[in-house]
Amino acid sequence: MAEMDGTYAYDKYAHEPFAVTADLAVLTILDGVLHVLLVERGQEPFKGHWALPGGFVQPDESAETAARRELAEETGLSDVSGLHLEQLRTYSEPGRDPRMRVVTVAFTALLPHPPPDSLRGDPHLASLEPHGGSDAAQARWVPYDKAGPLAFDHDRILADAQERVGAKLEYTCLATAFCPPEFTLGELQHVYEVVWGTALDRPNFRRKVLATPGFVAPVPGAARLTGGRGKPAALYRAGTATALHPPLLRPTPEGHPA
Amino acid sequence: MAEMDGTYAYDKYAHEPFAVTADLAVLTILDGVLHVLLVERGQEPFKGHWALPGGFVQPDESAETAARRELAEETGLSDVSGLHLEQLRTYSEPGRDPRMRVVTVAFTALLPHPPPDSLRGDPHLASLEPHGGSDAAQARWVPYDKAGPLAFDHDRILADAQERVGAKLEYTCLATAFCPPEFTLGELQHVYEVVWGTALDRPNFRRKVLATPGFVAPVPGAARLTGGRGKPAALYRAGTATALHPPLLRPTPEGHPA
DNA sequence: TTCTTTATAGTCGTAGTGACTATTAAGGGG
DNA sequence: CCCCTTAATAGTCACTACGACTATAAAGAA
Repeated sequence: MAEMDGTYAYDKYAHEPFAVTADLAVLTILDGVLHVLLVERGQEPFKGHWALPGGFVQPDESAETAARRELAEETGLSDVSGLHLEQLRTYSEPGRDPRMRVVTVAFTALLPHPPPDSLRGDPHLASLEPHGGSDAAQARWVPYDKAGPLAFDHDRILADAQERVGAKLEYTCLATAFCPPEFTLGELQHVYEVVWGTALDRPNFRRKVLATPGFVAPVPGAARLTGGRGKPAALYRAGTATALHPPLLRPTPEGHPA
Repeated sequence: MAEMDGTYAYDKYAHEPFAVTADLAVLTILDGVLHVLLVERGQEPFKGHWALPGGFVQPDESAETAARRELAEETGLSDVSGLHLEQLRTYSEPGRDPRMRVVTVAFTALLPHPPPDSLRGDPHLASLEPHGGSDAAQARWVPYDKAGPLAFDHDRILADAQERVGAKLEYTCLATAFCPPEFTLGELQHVYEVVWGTALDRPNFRRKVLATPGFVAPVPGAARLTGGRGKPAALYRAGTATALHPPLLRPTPEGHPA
């Protein structure tokens, strides 16, 4: 390990130091479409380009703590503690930032579409105020498909995040993290369809979800009436289970045997 | 993202710099038991303790490049380019290293048990020479279960690595990375049994592997004779497939419904 | 009303798998 | 040399899970 390299012990700054940042791919479903939270850069390099939110890891915090703090700062959400935040991977290629050596620990966060009241802030984040010092930046929800070329290697980070989330939907109960506290099975299915980009058979999806103990729990005596156009759907809450055994595999577009 | 923080742009060293290391959990199967490659620390802190191999990421290399280089240096293996190396996760909690702020990108590597000739070096790495400057260190294969308390937070990294590998065996063809170029289905099954710590039904395992196109490919006209005590087994090579659809789920120890 | 929309209920056939029981082909011990 | 052990391979059977359906229920819209 690093600590065994004698060079370091003798000269703490014999090695060029790295800047470490925590960047976030914050995903949500807005108007039935997968959206990602982006900020517009207010200074060079990539001034005027859109990028993933994030920021420096401070000396006294872990990358995850930094990610959570940056998320709260840049989105205006007040209660970020209950959010599902997951480390994606770390990007360390030289040259990622033209100015200096930056190592980025990327995280993925999932937000319910209509943010519940517990997460205060603009419900749709239509116009987020820039928050920081000399930077003039705006933050905005952007449809995943239209998240054009981003600054740095953020296109790749975003693609990795989407792929990871899609994969995790298969074998975890993560989909409920996209849903408000109470949701219908149709909404839950929509999460899968939007992230995977494929349609699912509704009765089969329903059967699978209900057959998985702890995936969802019915809300005691409620049905959703006024909103929908069809038959009112039963409301559910997220259950206690986290894993999905056996997994809910996405339909195989290519000729997979299964 | 980090680059948007005005503070940094005005004073490059306004933030305390981080040291970045790449550490490795190198796993293999030796004598039918899961082993991990450890090095003994030759200096404080944790002098005399065992730790995962690793080292500093140099200014001109990525964490993965550094991991590969360190692996080659510390194990004496010459051809490390074909090795399966996968980023595990990044550990960034303050206080991981009592001396300074160190962010570690951890990797997992899988090695075939009898290292093929293409990977030169001591076949069993029984006595690796320490390689670096002022450090007196030895490297050794240690059974996973006996990899006692390690230096720093390496116990957790190692546990994470084992868990990750176990999970990946379920839905990838990764198990062949533990096997020499030509192997029997019994050896492949043993990989699963050792990593998962459970016994598998041999006919069922065989059926599953052979039914998955591209998992393994038979060696043209060979059977292994002299070695085993029973009926000679057919030899296979790793196939071209990487994913396992549907997955090969480990037996559910607790009351999973599946 | 009738049509449309969505939720829910249920059916049927099949792939995949867990739990088995043979059978084959080697080596080792008497 | 025969028999026992060991391990690979072949095959069976039942049950689960799932894909592809059809049918019914309950709302709003035309």
